[in-house]
Amino acid sequence: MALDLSQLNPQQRAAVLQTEGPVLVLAGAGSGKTRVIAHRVVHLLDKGVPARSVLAVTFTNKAAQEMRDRIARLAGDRARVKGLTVSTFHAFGMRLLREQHARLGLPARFAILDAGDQVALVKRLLRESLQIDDKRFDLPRVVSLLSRRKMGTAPGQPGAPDHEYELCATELLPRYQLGLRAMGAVDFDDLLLVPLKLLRADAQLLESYRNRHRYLLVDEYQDTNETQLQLLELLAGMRRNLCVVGDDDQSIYAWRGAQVRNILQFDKRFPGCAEIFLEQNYRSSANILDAANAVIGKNPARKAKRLWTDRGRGPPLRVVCAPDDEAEAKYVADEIVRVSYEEKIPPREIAVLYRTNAQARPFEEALRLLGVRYRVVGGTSMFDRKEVRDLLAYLRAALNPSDEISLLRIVNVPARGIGDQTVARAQELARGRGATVWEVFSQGAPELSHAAERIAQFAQLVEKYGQRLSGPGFSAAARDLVDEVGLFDEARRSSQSLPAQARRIEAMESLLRQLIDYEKREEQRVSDLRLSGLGLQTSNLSDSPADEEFGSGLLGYLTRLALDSKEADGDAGDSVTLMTLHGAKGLEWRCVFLCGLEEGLLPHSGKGFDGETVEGAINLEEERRLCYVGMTRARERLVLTRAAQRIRRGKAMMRTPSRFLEDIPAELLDTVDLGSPQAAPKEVQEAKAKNFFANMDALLKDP
DNA sequence: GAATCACGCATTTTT
DNA sequence: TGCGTGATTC
Repeated sequence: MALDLSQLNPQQRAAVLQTEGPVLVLAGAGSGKTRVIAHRVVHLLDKGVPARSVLAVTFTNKAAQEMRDRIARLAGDRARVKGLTVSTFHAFGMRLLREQHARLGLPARFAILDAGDQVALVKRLLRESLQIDDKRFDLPRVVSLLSRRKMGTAPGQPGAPDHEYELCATELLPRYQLGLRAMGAVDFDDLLLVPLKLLRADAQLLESYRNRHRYLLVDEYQDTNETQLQLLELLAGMRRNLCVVGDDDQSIYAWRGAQVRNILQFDKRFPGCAEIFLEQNYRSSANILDAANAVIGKNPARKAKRLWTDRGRGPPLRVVCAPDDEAEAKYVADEIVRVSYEEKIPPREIAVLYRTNAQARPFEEALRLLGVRYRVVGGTSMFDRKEVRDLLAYLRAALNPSDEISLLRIVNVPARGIGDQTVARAQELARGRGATVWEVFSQGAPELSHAAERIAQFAQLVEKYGQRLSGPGFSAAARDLVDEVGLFDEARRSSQSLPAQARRIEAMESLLRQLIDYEKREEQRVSDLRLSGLGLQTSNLSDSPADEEFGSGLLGYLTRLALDSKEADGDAGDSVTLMTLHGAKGLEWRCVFLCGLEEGLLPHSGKGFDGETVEGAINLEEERRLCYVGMTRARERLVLTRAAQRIRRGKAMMRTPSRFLEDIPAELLDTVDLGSPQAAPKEVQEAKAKNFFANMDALLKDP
């Protein structure tokens, strides 16, 4: 019954056994981090720590779910892990807010604004409250500035080149906060900030949280921001039972407020902490590790780790220079076919990684041409599409009409004769009456003359579906809504091309399917619970965060969606993965293609990427870490590619090789230059020739 | 108030 | 390349 720790290496074991006081575990890539965390939690349980005293925090819901699974599997007995809290920072904050909503003046079911909603709100405030043309500002940038202000990490700097943005943020911030309040909503930052404030202000509440969560565990600690650090400090209190696990070399979210210094200076904040290095790597071949070490070794401020492995050297890394981006993609696609035939590496064990989503396209085309199954992860997700956002806005507005962002988004979609003028007048009226826009809509307003009738109809529609969507059968109701409102017709009408039309309809269909799926699974969970209540073993060993956390029904779905935009990545069978380097953190494949190793791209140079990188304009250290993360995803084969020339907006631009390539010792590399024909593999030469003649033909036919 | 067309724009990473 | 936005016209 006792946990078997003999399978762990000495450092891993130390990380498991050091249960008291602050502990910093520096877990290099592939060093068995998740394993250690799971063992540590189960070890705590073995020692008699009640499950409900353990709080483990992650950044993503996926990571939380994985951790739950690992712990449950290791603990073996489901009853033992009952009461354990494994949650994201944001979900944790949300739970606290739910508990305390009344004293904060928040409705019990407050809305959570996602990035798109934030932009919409800022846009509205700019126009209506400040009378500023919203085109003058890059709205996402304004939103991120507001976020930094809220977090207290961006003091206004007069005289800075973006002074107008600073001014804008200063004017906007109080109005933005009021706007949130008025809607009974919070944004992502509030999910952390408000709990922090509350715990600071209420000693009793703080005490109860400290008593409940006696053992704290944080994964991916290098990604924490200032607020999260303060929250952890507060919760840890004098007990200081805080174990953080992370890797400063994999800190790639500084642009989002993460502070590497949290992990670098952990010992300053928590003096006397234990520091444990996990450096044995169980993932990659020695060649890959040596190369990755060489790249990351150039970073000045870091907790120097030297990953090692007792596995073999493996094949050398390949560095490929293609004449242009198309050839790069073609080479990668050819290699994928070859590797899956000759080395029997299945597509699911192969990944193509790149810096920016825009790079995905050529790879998609090349793979499609060869009939290779692939899936593109990330990029503009289905939930960023206009029509899906419209549909979601319908659902949200119906459930909660005081969600003004959603309500106003759909009030005239599809066009139903309630234009900007009418909406503006309704808002005016609302302000005059001291009421909300929804109240004006639903109570009727003769002042709105000819539009009054239309508005009454719209309000009726919202009310009707508000009823139907808030109970069981909501997925069917959503479909009816789409039909009744005519969203499909709208998509058909407003698309200029047939494929665009198909994409829009498909996107909405897929959301509807997800809803059906979700409702089914929820029914399943409910009956599972009933079974387990009768003492029957159920299929699912680990509980997913249950309804009490997110709410049930459609509201639960929408809440989950707000906190986890990449719901179900639908594991589409055996296919090659295409994703950005950011998306790849925490994953691994037998064979990895790391593409676009060029100055301006990796390291990325921000605007334009026109070759020469302006030092200081980018965070070179973070770009280096990004490269390191990419390299360490590979188990057996790592191929680094670049293009000598890239077509961008119709113009060809010469590219220089990434400085990171220079840092890798030549003896680890096998260099291929597709630009010089002698060096190119025969198949590639033939393909290039074919491509050349095809282009000639096209030119001759259509001069 | 709605539909159509044309222009012009901008492309990093997202819990 | 595609998209969104704006001006124009009905």
